[in-house]
Amino acid sequence: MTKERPPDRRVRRTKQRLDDALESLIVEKGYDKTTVQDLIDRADVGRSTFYAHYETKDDLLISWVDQLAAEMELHMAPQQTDAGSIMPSLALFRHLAEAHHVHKAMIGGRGIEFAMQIVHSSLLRHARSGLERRPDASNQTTIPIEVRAQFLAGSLLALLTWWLDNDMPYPPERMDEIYQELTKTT
Amino acid sequence: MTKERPPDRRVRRTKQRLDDALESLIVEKGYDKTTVQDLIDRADVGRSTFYAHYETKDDLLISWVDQLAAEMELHMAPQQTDAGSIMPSLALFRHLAEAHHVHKAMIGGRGIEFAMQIVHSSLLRHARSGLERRPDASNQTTIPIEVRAQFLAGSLLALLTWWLDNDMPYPPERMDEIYQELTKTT
Amino acid sequence: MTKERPPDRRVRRTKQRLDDALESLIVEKGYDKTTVQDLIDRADVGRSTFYAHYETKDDLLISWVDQLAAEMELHMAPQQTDAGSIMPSLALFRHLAEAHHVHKAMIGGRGIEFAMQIVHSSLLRHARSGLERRPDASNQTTIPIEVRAQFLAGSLLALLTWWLDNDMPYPPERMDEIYQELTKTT
Amino acid sequence: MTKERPPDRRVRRTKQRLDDALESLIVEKGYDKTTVQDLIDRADVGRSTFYAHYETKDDLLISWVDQLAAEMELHMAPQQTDAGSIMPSLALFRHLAEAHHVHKAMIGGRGIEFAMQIVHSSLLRHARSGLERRPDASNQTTIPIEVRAQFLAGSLLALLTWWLDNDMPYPPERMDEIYQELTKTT
DNA sequence: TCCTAAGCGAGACGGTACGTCTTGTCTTCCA
DNA sequence: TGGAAGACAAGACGTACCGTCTCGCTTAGGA
Repeated sequence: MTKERPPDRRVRRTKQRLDDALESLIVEKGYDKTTVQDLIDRADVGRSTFYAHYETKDDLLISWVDQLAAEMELHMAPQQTDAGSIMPSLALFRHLAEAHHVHKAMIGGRGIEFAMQIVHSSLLRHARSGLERRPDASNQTTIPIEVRAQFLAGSLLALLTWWLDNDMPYPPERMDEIYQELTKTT
Repeated sequence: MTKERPPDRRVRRTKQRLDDALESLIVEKGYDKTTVQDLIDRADVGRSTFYAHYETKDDLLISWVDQLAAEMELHMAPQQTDAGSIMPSLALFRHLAEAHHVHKAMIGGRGIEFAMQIVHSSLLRHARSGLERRPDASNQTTIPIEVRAQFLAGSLLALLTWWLDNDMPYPPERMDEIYQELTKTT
Repeated sequence: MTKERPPDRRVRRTKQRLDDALESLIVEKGYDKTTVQDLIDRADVGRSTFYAHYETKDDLLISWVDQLAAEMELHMAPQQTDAGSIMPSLALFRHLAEAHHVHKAMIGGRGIEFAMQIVHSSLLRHARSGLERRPDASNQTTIPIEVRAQFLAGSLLALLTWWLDNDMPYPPERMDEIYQELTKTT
Repeated sequence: MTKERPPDRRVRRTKQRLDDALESLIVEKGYDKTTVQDLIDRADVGRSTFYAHYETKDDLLISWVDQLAAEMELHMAPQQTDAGSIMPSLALFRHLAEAHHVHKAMIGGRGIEFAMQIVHSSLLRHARSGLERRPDASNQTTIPIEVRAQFLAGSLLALLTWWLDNDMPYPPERMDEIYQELTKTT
C-alpha cells in the first residue's frame, strides 16, 4: 500500500483562505459579481495558486457549498425533536437561523442556483427515505412516493426560502408547526 | 410633442428574428451559454442593431419570458375547469404540456432562474388572491395567508418542474388530482 | 467579384498608433522587455484590438521591420552613386545615418535578431544579383558565387553594425571607401 | 577565517547533469523554447536545486557557452597550421566540424544570440592582436586597425555561420583557402 | 563508526504576461 | 440622414513560466 502523504499544511491554509474570501465576497456583493481577481486579492493568494487548487470559480463554490451542505446534513440526522414527522423541518429551521446571512446568500431570493440544487437534492433524499420507512402510508393513498417526495421537498424549500428572504418573521418552532399542519395529508 | 412614429415594420421583423434566435439558442445550448454574438449571428443582425432594441441580453430574455408568461396568465384565468380549487393547476399542467421543450428550457432542472421567478410570482399572485377570495378559509386555520400562498405556489412549482423534467410521466389530469389531494388542507 | 471594401480609416489609425508605440518602446527599453500591455497602454488601444490586428507581439515587430526594410531597399536601388561597385554600400551608410537611433535599435549590439535576419537576407540578395550581373568576375576566381555573396553581405553587415554601435565615428563616405578597399579582391 | 569545505561530490554531478540536459535540449528544441521545467525534468533535479546553482536559465547557458568557448580558444592558439595568416581560420573550421550539431545550434541560423557574441568577441580579440603584431601592415593602408579587425572577424563569422548552416558543403581546408584569398588585402 | 550539516527532490507559492473571450459603446459607411 | 455593420476599449478568463520558499529525506565527511 502506498504511503498516503498528508496534504501539505500550506495547502489547507490556502484553501481555507480562499473559502473565507469566497464566503465574505458572496455575502458582500453576490457570487456572480465576484471575480477570480477579487478572490485572490481577498485571500492574498497568487493567481496560479488558485488554479492549482480549483479548476474554476465554480469549482471553489462547489467545495464551499458542499461543506455547508454537509453541516446541514448533520443537523438533519434523525433526532427526537422531529419525532413522528417525515422531514427534519424543525432542525432545519433552527440550523438556518444561525448565521443566516450566509444561508440567505446561499438559498435566498437572488440565491445561488447551484447551492439550491444541492439543498434540494438533500431534502429530496430525506423525503424519499422518510416515506419509504413509513409502512402505513402506502395504504392510505395512491400517490406515487416520488411525487410525494417532490411535494414535501419542494414545499419545505419554498417555506425556507421565503422565511430567510423575509428575515425570519416567525420563530423556527412556529414555522415547523405550520409545515407539519400543511403537509399532514402526505 | 415628439411625433410618435408607428414602429417601423423592419423593427418588428428584427425583434421577431431576435426572439426566434433566443428561443432556439436557449433550447439548443441553454441561456447562460448563449452570447450576444450567437444571437446576432443567428438572427443575422448587426451588433449595434441588437443594442438599439435591447439594453442587454437579459433585457431580450425578459421580453421573451414576458410573452410566455402572458400566455400562461391567459390560461390561468378563472375557468370552470378548475372550479372550486384555489390554484388553476389543471389549466397550467395542460398548457405546459404543449411545446414542452420551450417550457422545459424555461422551468426545468437547468432552467432559467429569471424565468422561474416570473412564473413563481405569477403563481404567488394567484394563490394570494385565491385565498383572499375564499371567505370561509380564515376561520379554519391560524396560518397566515402569505405563508399558505408561499406553500401553494412553491409546491405547485415543484410538481410542475419535476413533471417537465421527467417528460410528463402522468397526464395533466392526474397531476392536478394529486396536487388537489396534497393541498386539500390548505 | 466581391466588392473589396477599403480598410476602415480607424484600422489604419490603430495600426499606426501601435507601430509608433512599438518604435518608441524599442528605443526606450528594448524589444524583449516590451510587453503587450506596454504597447496597448502606450498606443491607448484595447487588448483585444491589438490581437484583432496582430497574432502576437512578434507579428507586430515583423510588420514594423518589413516597413523599415522596404525603405532600406528603396535606397539600395541601383544608382550612379555606387556605380561600379557590387554592393550599394554608400547609399546604405548614408541612409542608416538618418534616424540612427531606430536603426541602432534594430541592427546594433543588443539588436533584434529578427531584424538582423531581414537586413542580412536583403544584403545577400543584392550581393548575389550583383555578382551574377558582372560578366568578367567568374574568370578571375574559382570561389563560388554563393560564398562570395556570403562574404560581401557578412562583412558589410559587420561594418554597419560596428559603425552604428560606435555612433558613426567616420562619415558614410569614408566607411564606403574602406569597404570598397577591403573587398576589392571579390 | 571560515573553513573552506571542498565542493561536495554531488554538486559537480548535479551541475554536470544540468549541462548535459541543456545541451541536449538546445539541440532538440532550441534554447528559447527550453523552459526551466524541461531542464530539471531532463536532469532529474529539483527546482530549488537548479536555482541553488544558477541564478537563471541564462546563467546556465553562460557557463555552458563559456566551456565551449574555452575549448575553441584552445584550438585558436597560434600554431604552425595557420602560420602567416592573421586569423586562426583553418583551426576553427576544423574544430567546428567536430560535433557540428552542437556548434550549429550555437552559431547557426536560428542560433543563440548570446553564444554568437561570445564567439564574435573572441574572434575580434584574435584579429586585433594579430593585426597589432604585424609590423609591416600599417604602412600599406590607412584603414584603422579596429575597422580591419571588425572586418576580419565579421567576415569569418559570416563564412562559419553559412558553412555550418549548410552542413559543411566544402572541406575545412577549402574554406580556409577561400577566406585567405578574400581577405588578402587586409 | 557515528552524527551532523549540506545537498537534494518535491512541489506549493506569489507574481507577471500571455492570448482568448464577451460585453456595451462608438464610428463609419451606405442606401 | 438614419440605421446596419463592425471596430473598438475594457477587463475577466484560464494557462504557462518564473524565481522564492518550505519541507523532510538522504548522504557525505569530520570527529
